[in-house]
Amino acid sequence: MVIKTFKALAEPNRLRIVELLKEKPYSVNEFAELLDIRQPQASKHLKILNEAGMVFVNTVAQRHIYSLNPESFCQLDEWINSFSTLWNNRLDNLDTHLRKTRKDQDGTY
Amino acid sequence: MVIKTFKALAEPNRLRIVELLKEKPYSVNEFAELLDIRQPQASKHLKILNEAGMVFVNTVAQRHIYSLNPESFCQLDEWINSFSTLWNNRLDNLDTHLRKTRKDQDGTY
DNA sequence: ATAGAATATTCTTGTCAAAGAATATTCTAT
DNA sequence: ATAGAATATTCTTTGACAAGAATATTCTAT
Repeated sequence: MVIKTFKALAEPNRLRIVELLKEKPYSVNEFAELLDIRQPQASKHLKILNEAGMVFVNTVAQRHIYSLNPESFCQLDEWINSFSTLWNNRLDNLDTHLRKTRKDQDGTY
Repeated sequence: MVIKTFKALAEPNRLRIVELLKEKPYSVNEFAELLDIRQPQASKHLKILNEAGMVFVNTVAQRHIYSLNPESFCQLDEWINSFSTLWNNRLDNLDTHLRKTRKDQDGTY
């Protein structure tokens, strides 16, 4: 169900959150500050990322520290690798395919 | 601008289109049939995928044959690989981290 | 030139999701 | 126990986008 991951990443604040988490974990309020949004929105976005399995929580006192969940990135990597024939093995096949269909075209290619 | 790619893939029909294109190129009407949607929606979805740079058109007579654009998948692959330290180099660090924080989680792990 | 095939565009409607605002919950000090 | 800090939830409003419906455009045969 990789589409849940795409939906989670299709929002600017959440994409930013994920990229910030590449450096280190952050708390909810830290995200609110870094993204210049209010705390409730930060909570909501983190909840969505959490439900998408991209993030997990680490409770320290009242603070909820969020970190990246490698698992979901693994799956995403696998999904993309299922397309890897596009730019690896079949680069020649693609070329021949284009060459083959070129004659069917009106010269705009 | 990888977020445009995520937005494009965050819709079930478009995700399906991309996965169908993994096999071979298709025309607009073929997508409409395969996805059981009407032709205009197929056109619109393909337009969005095209504007996101994930797909390119090959005009054959009146038919518009759509194929995957490897470039965008390359970029997506690069984006994900920028997170690769998550599941490669630091697998041991992650393991000890999880071991340390496991008691704070809700048991779904 | 005309008809038909294939695709694209426009406009409207309905739905879902993000933001705002207020409040609730949870935890920790004292 | 209580106050305050940190986070979560609820409700409403707003905006974006997908679907529907109708029509327009483009191209190809004849």
